[in-house]
Amino acid sequence: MNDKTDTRKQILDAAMNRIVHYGYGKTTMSEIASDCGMSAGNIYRFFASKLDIAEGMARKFNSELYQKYAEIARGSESPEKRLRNIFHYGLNQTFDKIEKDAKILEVAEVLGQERPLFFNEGLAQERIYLNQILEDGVAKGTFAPMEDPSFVSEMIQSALMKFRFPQLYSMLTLEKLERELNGVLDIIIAGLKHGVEKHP
Amino acid sequence: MNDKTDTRKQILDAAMNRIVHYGYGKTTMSEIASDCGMSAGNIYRFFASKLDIAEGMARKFNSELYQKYAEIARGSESPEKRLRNIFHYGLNQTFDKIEKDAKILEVAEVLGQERPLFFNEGLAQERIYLNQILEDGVAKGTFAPMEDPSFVSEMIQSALMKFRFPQLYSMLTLEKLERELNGVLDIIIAGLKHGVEKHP
DNA sequence: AGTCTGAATGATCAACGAATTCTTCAGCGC
DNA sequence: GCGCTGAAGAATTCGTTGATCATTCAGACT
Repeated sequence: MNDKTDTRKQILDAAMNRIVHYGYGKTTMSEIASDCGMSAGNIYRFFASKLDIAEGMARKFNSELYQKYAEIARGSESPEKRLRNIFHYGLNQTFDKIEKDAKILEVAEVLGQERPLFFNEGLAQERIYLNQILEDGVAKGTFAPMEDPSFVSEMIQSALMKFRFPQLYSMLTLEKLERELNGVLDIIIAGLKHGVEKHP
Repeated sequence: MNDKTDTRKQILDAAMNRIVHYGYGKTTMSEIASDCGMSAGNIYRFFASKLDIAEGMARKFNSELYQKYAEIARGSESPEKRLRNIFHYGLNQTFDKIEKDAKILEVAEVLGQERPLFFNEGLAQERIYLNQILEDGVAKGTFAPMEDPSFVSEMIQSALMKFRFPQLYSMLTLEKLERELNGVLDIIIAGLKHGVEKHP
């Protein structure tokens, strides 16, 4: 079983190396296979399709992100700070990744197109950490009590959507983006601190 | 001069009729011209390019929107309500337009691609009305004083970006969208009421 | 002179066969 | 039996070619 996992990892690594250099479309299964010293057909014993390799790449990136999110969420900083840190960390990671390997954008595009649900999965995972922070903030008295922290997390994600899609912000510098992210977070945190009245 | 304006309007109307039915790509300059009883070449005395016809369509849509925004902004409702109304009105108008003439999305896509600055123009215009409402709200004491209302307007636009691009929400119902818009507005308005502390 | 046309031009697009690529699977070697 | 290959099949992309279209402009018409 460990053998199988290793091979999977090997394929994923080989694929990543090619894809960050040549792009998803220009990388063929045969090339990945020969990099791994195997036949193209054999890849299909580890990945159901080429798309699943792309998804595997994204999943790896996300799981590293979530690990850090978990760390931030249960950290000792103020809830406000933790909220900021999560979104700043995500923005920075994404921005750096794209700056370093521009071709990775193609993977994001293909996944957004062909696996629209995958994206929601990530949002749901992120919401777990946001919920933790919100609930902790309420318990500590930093944030005003709220009816449904899960819904508030969703609204926060909605308000910060702009900072999630490189296609939406690719023409801006990281500096400008972070300033803008802080501006929106200022408003959100002010709202959370003093209590959100539901629209009648 | 009025003659020239009339012909322009005639061309724009003919173009709109064709484009909402067949789409931007499938509508040819010759078709528009023959609908107007003129040659294709003659259109170029009124529009510099086909893209400018698309821009003309969008500009017409926007100017109707802005007229309503101005009306809302200087209305007698509470600043909070006026803020909500502007974004709800914009969302509804856009949603209805797309539901009625799905082909109009192609125009939006082409413009976003080929005339990226045009969008900013619209945002800047909208911000004028947002500024009015914010300043009025501060004057009336509904909103806490703020250092730079213009920057706050920008941040509000940023937080509500998701509700501006049909491509981002096309799979959601109007009902769900409005509920979500209200949820984000709840947070924003809470923040505005109680004062936004700038991130250190 | 000022308007407009329609042909000319270059760019873009559609069609379609060829080539490449993804995916499957019968069978080979262990 | 298990793991893998490499060829076959299906799907997609590619490249070419012909057609269509946006755009220009010389000249006709008023």
